[in-house]
Amino acid sequence: MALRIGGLAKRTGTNAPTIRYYEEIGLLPPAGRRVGGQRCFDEDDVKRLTFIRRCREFGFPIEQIRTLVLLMHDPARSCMEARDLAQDRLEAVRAKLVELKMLERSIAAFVQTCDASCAGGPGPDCSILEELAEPVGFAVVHRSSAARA
Amino acid sequence: MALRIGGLAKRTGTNAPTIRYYEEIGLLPPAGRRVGGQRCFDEDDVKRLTFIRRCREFGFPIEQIRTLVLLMHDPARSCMEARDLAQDRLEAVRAKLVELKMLERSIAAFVQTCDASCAGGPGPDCSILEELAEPVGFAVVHRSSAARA
DNA sequence: ATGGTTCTTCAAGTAACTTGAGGTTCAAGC
DNA sequence: GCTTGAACCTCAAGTTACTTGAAGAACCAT
Repeated sequence: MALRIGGLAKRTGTNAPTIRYYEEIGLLPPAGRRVGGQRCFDEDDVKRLTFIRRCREFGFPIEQIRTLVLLMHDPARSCMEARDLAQDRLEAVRAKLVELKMLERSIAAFVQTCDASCAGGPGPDCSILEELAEPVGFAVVHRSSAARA
Repeated sequence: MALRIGGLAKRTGTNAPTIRYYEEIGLLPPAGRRVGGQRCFDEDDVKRLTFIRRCREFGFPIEQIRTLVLLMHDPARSCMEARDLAQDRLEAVRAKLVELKMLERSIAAFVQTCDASCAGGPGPDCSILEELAEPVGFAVVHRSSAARA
C-alpha cells in the first residue's frame, strides 16, 4: 500500500516536485521515509492531496486551503466556516464566468471578422489589429460583427 | 496633449509601475522624457497600451502580445497570423469556460449541502469536508445534491 | 553487477507584476 | 520667491505557485 512519490503523483494528478513543494510549505505534513530516505505515502495522503488539488482547481489560494485543512481537523467548528469560504469562491467563479463569456464572444467575433475580410489574402486594408487598439468601451468587436451579433 | 505616466495610467486602466515594467521588458518603446526626466506619452502610446491591456484581458501571454505588436507593423502578413493566435486563445478560453462551469456546479452543491445539513448548528456528523477529499471522479458533489441535479 | 528508472536535495528560474526605500520634480498657494 | 504635497524617478526585492536543472543516491529487473 505504501506509495512512493511517483505513485502519489499519478494517483492525484500532481507533479512530484509539487508534492515536495507542498510539504515544504507545510500544506502536507512531513512525509514518512523508507530506509533509503525516500518518502512514502499512504491512503490518507492520497485523500489529503486530492482534497488540496481539488481546492486548487476550484481557485482557492493556498492560504485558504491551509485554513480549510486546519478546519477539517476541528470538526466542531468546521462546517459553516468552510461553507463561507466556499460561498466566496462561488461568487468569484461566477464573476469569472461572466467575464470569460464576454471574452469568448469578442475573440470569436475577431476570428470571424478576420476570416471574412482577409480570406482572399492579406491586404493593406486589414484594420482589425488597429481596431483592437481603439479605446472605446470594453467589447472589442469589428463593426460588421457587432451588427451580426 | 503630452501625458505623464499617471495620465496614461488613468486613460488605460494600468498602474504606473506596470507601464514602467512594460517599457523595461520592451513591450512599450522607451518613452520620451521631459526636461526633469519624467516620461511623457502621446495618443499613440495610449493606443498601444490600450491594445496591450486588451490583449492581456484576453489572456494572451506577454510573449504573444510582443509578436502581435510586431505583426501590427508589418501589415502585409499580419492578419492571418493574428487570426491564428486569436483562434488558439479562443480554444483556451472555451476550455476554461467548461472547467469553470463544472466548478460552479460543484461549489454551489457544496454550499447548498452545507446549508441543508449544518444550518441547525455544527455537529460531529458534518462529513462534507470529508467528502471533498474522496478521490471519485471530478465532480465534487454531495450524494443528495447529485441526485437533485 | 549493471543498467535504467525513480528518487533525493538544493538552487535557480518562471510569469507578470507589486511593493518599498529613498530621492527628485512639478504645480499651486501664499 | 518659497514652501508644501502630490506625482514622479530608479533600483531592489517580494509575490504566487510552481517548474526546471544539476548532481548524486536508491531501487528494481535482468
